[in-house]
Amino acid sequence: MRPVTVYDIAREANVSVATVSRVLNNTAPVKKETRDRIVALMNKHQFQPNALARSLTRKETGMIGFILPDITNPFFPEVLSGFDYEARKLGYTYFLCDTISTNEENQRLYDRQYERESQYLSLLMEKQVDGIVMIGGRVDLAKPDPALAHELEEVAKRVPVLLLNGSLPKTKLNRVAADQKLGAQLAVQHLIDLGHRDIAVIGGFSKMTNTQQRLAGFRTAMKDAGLPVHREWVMTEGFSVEKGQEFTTHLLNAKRRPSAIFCMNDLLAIGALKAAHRAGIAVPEQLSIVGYDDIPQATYCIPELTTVSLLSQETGRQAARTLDKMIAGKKVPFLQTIVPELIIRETTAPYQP
Amino acid sequence: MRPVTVYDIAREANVSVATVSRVLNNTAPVKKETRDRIVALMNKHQFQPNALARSLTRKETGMIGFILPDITNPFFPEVLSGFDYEARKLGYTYFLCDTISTNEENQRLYDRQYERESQYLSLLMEKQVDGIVMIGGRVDLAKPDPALAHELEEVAKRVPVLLLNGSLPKTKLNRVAADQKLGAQLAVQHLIDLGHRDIAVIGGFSKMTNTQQRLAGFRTAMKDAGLPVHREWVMTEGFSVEKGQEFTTHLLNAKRRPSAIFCMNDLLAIGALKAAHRAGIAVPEQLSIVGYDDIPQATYCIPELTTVSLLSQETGRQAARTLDKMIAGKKVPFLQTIVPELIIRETTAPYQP
DNA sequence: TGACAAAATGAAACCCGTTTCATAAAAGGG
DNA sequence: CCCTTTTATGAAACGGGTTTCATTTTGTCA
Repeated sequence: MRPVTVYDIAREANVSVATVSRVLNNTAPVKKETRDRIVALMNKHQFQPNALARSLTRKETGMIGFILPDITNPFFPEVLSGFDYEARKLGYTYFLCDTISTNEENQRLYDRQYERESQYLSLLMEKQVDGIVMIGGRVDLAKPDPALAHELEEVAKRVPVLLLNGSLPKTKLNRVAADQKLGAQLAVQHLIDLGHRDIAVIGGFSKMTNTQQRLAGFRTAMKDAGLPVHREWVMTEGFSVEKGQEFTTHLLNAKRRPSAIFCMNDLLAIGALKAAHRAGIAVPEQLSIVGYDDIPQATYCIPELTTVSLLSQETGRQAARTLDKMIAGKKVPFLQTIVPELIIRETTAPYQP
Repeated sequence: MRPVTVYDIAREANVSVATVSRVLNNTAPVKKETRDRIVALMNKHQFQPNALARSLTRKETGMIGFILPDITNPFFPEVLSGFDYEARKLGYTYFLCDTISTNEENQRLYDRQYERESQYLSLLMEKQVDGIVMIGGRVDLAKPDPALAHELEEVAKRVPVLLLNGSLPKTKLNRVAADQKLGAQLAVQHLIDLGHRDIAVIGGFSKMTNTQQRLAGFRTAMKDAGLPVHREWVMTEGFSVEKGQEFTTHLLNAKRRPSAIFCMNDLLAIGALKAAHRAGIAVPEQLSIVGYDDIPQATYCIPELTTVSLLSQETGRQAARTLDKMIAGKKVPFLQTIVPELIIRETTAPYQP
């Protein structure tokens, strides 16, 4: 059966479609009697306006595109959840655009991510979304490919684009981002306050902005405390549990060991925890570990992770509110900074010689 | 600047919009010369067809609604990721509809979930999605509210609806679902094979179908082995880490302790692990633990969780393929069963008196 | 009761594609 | 070279709403 349209309602109510539309949207006064008749018919037929038709004329869809690299990375659902909360309240629906590739064996491949981002951008434009949020992927590049950056700016001319937790230098796109450097400083300062002097950093990808910033925070904290940074205690290129395990095993097998490890994310920290456990080293008594991101799993480990919270939910909420303002044509600050918090749990303890 | 339309292209190419449309969709032969001219103009102006207008006439949108209870529950991103993989290949975009409520403090509230599901259903209808996938929430109800069930069936009359991992008895809606009972049997049989006789079950919600089925699997396995089920060793109403910890602490404090615990999901198992650790009980030497779901975190714990995999990714993929067929009007089996697998890792060991 | 503003409503254009139907042009067959 | 197909193309309707503009009613106040 064909869905009921405003024409059907209009015919049966002996009015024009214009009047039906007015009742539907409350855009102009309609005589009470007429209105009641129309409303009754709408209920009777369970009339649901066709959003496509509506959006076509209104030139707004209430749809947003949310582009992220990998929904199975637990950090993103947190952000998304905050975004969802506000977006829903503001009347938006959103397309989830995951840019990761997986092969048939469900292994994640990051190689064609940017290509996929581009595909999604143009798909979202066709779908006439009101705005686009991007997190991860190309947004995290310290040196963005000029072509990519240009493409994003072109898109941003047509529809509001908001970047989360990244930067994309040289472009001037609006952003909501946590202060990554400060987060790292907080973490490392905490270790220093506990008496640690031999501190290693593991993880991250050197070409990513956030890695560079966190590393800068690490260096600043060390420098401020007059502590040296050993080259062999800075191990990058990886963000997974496996990598964390690998890095840590390596550190623990060296002749000189750090007494504390600052991990670029919680997954790495979980890996570090596993490596320490396998090596028979007690955490936090013999080795302090600090993570980054405060994913839910940080409290699932034994012991629970001390970590830096980027207030992921809050970031998502902020994003929705900001994007809504941009869509409404209001001015918003170019950069909204989220101030990270150190969450002290169980993986850090005072240094014991 | 106003986006370029087929009319703009047509005017500049000195053809009618019909011809432009034909070039766009390859629906009829167009003289090579003309086609080239039009294609060139499209590229020149970066023409992107308006998907709204297109969908309006075609009566298909390539959009799907994916309704789930809580994206921060790590089980769902897995399913979603599999779904995404196939859906993308098949040319669909999807709206993510999270039905959980959170308050300002980011606490999750499950009380208004069904209400939200209903809202999303009607929103998705308005948006003219081509199909709807539902997982969790109302789908897991062993005794569905008749009104809710009726609503879903009404929706299903207009647009293909596919339920994942649930049942909704008495309705005849298509489903893709793991064999929950078998999964539980696999897990419990494994414990029995290891020599355990004192086995407890924790978690789940008694009004949910999957809980009832898993419980049935537990009972069957026990009965087949001639083992008794102690009432006080069956503890339900909860699915979280905290609950797992609470249940397990309770079990370990009792005068008689089980030697193995079957948990209704991995989160509970992680909680059990934490409780055992706090109580100074070694896993798996003194206590064997089996989880359910095989979420990624199952390998992050120490020791790594033995658990039942529901092949979440595969479920998602299957869902996408099946829904696509339904949309195409092809016949699909009412129920597609996913056969769970037992993943033996480190939290189970032979019974030691 | 007349004058004028406000309320109520309809006709028609518009949004941007797709599709049908009709016509014109080119190609193939005898 | 004429007739029949096939190819190529345009005009116009359509999908389902919104919105402008004009017109008719109704209400209010002097």
